[in-house]
This record gives sequence, structure tokens and C-alpha cells, in this order.
Amino acid sequence: MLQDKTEIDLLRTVLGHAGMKPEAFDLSLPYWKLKQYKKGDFYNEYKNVCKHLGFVINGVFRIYRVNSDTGEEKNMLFFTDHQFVTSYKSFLAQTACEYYTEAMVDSLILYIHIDQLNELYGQSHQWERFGRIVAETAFHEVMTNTEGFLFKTPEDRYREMMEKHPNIFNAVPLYHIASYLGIQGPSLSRIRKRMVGK
Amino acid sequence: MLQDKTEIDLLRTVLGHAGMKPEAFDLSLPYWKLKQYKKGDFYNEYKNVCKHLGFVINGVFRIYRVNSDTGEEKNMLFFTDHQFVTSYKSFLAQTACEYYTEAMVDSLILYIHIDQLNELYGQSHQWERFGRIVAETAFHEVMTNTEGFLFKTPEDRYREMMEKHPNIFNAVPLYHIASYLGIQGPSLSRIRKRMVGK
DNA sequence: GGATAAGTTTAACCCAGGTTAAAATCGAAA
DNA sequence: TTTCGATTTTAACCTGGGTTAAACTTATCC
Repeated sequence: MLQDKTEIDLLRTVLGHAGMKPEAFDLSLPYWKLKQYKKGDFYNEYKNVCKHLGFVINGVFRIYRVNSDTGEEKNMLFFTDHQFVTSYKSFLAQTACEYYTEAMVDSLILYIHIDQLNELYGQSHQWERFGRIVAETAFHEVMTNTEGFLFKTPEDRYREMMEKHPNIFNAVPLYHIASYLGIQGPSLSRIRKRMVGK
Repeated sequence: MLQDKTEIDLLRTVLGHAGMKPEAFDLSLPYWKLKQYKKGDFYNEYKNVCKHLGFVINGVFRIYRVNSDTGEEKNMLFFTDHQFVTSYKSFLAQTACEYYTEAMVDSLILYIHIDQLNELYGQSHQWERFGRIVAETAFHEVMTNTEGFLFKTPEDRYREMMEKHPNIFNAVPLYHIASYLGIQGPSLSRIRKRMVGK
């Protein structure tokens, strides 16, 4: 079904589920742009101010930080199909971004500029509501992620990721997953070894 | 200055800084209620659905989780003056809460019921914007908190808390702070010992 | 002020996970 | 195929924080 629709139709449908009326959505039609990312391309880079809100049509992105002393990377989050991707803190406060956001596979994104989004917020109660719901959803996701970090073992989180996000799991090498879980490569190997036969 | 104002005036001022016009704010006047909490009282408890959004006039609250196997408590966040307090995930999704929210000192809260807040969202573009800004602020706080957890040492976070939130620091015993930092009591003692003389 | 409870530090032991480097495996390209 | 580079696993060692319990300090209340 969905693959027959254009990208904009897909977005309209997704926002419709969040309660947005088609007429209100149509206000935004002139603003959305489509961009193709190749594996390894960056959606946003360190020290940029993030000016766009993106909607992942398909693909996988990782958002990560680099330790300026040691040069080590640490993965914060992954984004995939039908999620809004942005370096959200940088986007909200329009401050320099502390992360890199990199495509892990070839990906497709619809994006809108923050100025045009703010215009829509001012014009339309419906769009203001959209902004609220995006923010609430982002909150919910980060909170759930943080709770996982605080209250679950890396082993549980590994298993969950495998089960609930197989497309992410399959798109990224294990050492990125280890980093996301907050552990080192050898440690993930030990976990995987322990899990065999369970 | 502020202590001459009523609690509602304080809230009006704070929301005014976030861009809310007085006339829009007045729509909400019939809805806010004031509640006094004694040290040890709960704002919200495990398994309740959180029905209210609170605004801390003054006081300190901790939000924590209890491991159902071991009975251990783990602190997630602290709230203090002029912050909006709620078990936000439970509030947003209207699902059973996984946390306890407890007053650490005698505290005063203005609160509004979610149904009345939703009414305001429907009636008023300004209030919808307020909802967006509250959500964005909550996101920003949790994200910053999570980043601290991921990218800073407990020692750094301890120092920051002492410097930036002295009122929280002074209101809660060290073992609660250790729990918030993700470490055990003896470990915090070791950190404090190391810090002497620096 | 002395007794009791609450909070904090110390000491001793232990171990999961970090670190490093080498070995094994996988995969893409020639 | 074979080869080379990337990824994953393994092994050996080591450290920092967990754990427990006791000692110490501070606060509270008769």
C-alpha cells in the first residue's frame, strides 16, 4: 500500500494519525523538500546549528558524539523509518550541535526549514498542536531510552533492540550497537556468548 | 519582589516570559489549585495515572523507581522552584506511572487537571503553544540529564549539582544524590575524599 | 545532655567489564 | 577462488566500583 504513495502522501497519512486535518497539512506543501542520503553522508554535523526538521521516509541514521580529548565516538540514538530526525536540542535552541548524524544505509528524508515551521506554528493552531505532539513524542522516546539505560542491563537492551528494531540491528555493525548500549566490543561479545543456548 | 506576589501572579510572570499573553493566561484562572506538601508526602505514586500538571512554587521533589525484585530505590530526577513537575510519561500517555514522586522538604505546588489543560489547548492557540513549550522544555531537560549520564563522570555531575542546584543539594541526603548519580554510597564517599584539596 | 536514630565514611574483599593485542571470521572486490 | 580490509571473538590482565559490615559522625528528641 504505502509504496504506491508519494513521500508526501506518506507524511500526510502519518500526521493524519496524529490528528492533523488534510487542509491544515496542505499549508505546508510548498515547504517540504526531499533529500537522498548515501551511506556515510551526514544529516547534520558537529558545531552546525540544525535548521531543519526531517522525516525519515526510509533508512537508518545514527546520532553520535566524539570525545574531543580521546577522539572516541559514542552513539546516542538511532533513527529509522517514519521517525522525525533532527539534532533536537540544537534545533530547538538554535545552538551549535554537539553531535554528528550519519546515514548508516542509503536513506530518504523529507525535511522542512525551521523558519517555515515557525511560520506554520504562527498561522495555524493545528500546526502548533503538531509541534506539541512532535515534542511530546521526542520526549517520550528519549525518556524511554534513558530509562532503559538506567534500569535495564545491556543484555536486556541488546535483546530488545534485536527484537523490536531488526532493521536497525541489521543495518549497523555490532561495535556501533555496543557503543549504543554503553559497553565495549569485547563486552558485547561476552554477552552474545552467554546468550547462546538460552 | 516575587514574595509579594500571589502564587498565581508568579505563574503568570513565568508564563509571560515564555510568551503567553495575560488575557490567554486568564482563561486558566478557574482551573489552578494550590496544594501544600509536607516533607515525605507524595505528589504521585507508582501505578497511579498522573492526572495533573504541577508548577513548583517552592520546594524540592525527587522522582524515583523501586526495583520490584530487590526493593532498591533509584532516583531519576529532582524538581525544584519554578519547574513543572509531573510524571510526564504517565501524564502524556495517561498510563500507569512507574515512579514515585516525593517531597523532600515542605513544598508548595500550583496544579491543573489534564482535562482542563486539554480544554485550554482546544480553545486557545496560545495555550497550545504553551503545551509545546512545556514539552520542549521537558525534552531539553531530560536530554541534558541523559547526556550528563552518558558523557560525564559521576564526579563532574556531583560538582555541577553542588554548584548549580545548591537548594536541591542541601535538601537531600548524600545517599539520594549517589543514587541520582548512578553510584553507591561508598563510591560517592571515595569521590568526596578525592576532591578534598582540589 | 544523653540516648537513639539517621546519615556518612572507612576498610576489605570481589568481580564484571575495561583494555589491549592477537586470532579468527566474514565479505567484497579482483 | 584469493586476497585484503573490516568486523568480531578470544584471551590475559587489571582496575574501579560494587558489596558488606563496622566505625564514626551528626542530628533529633526526650
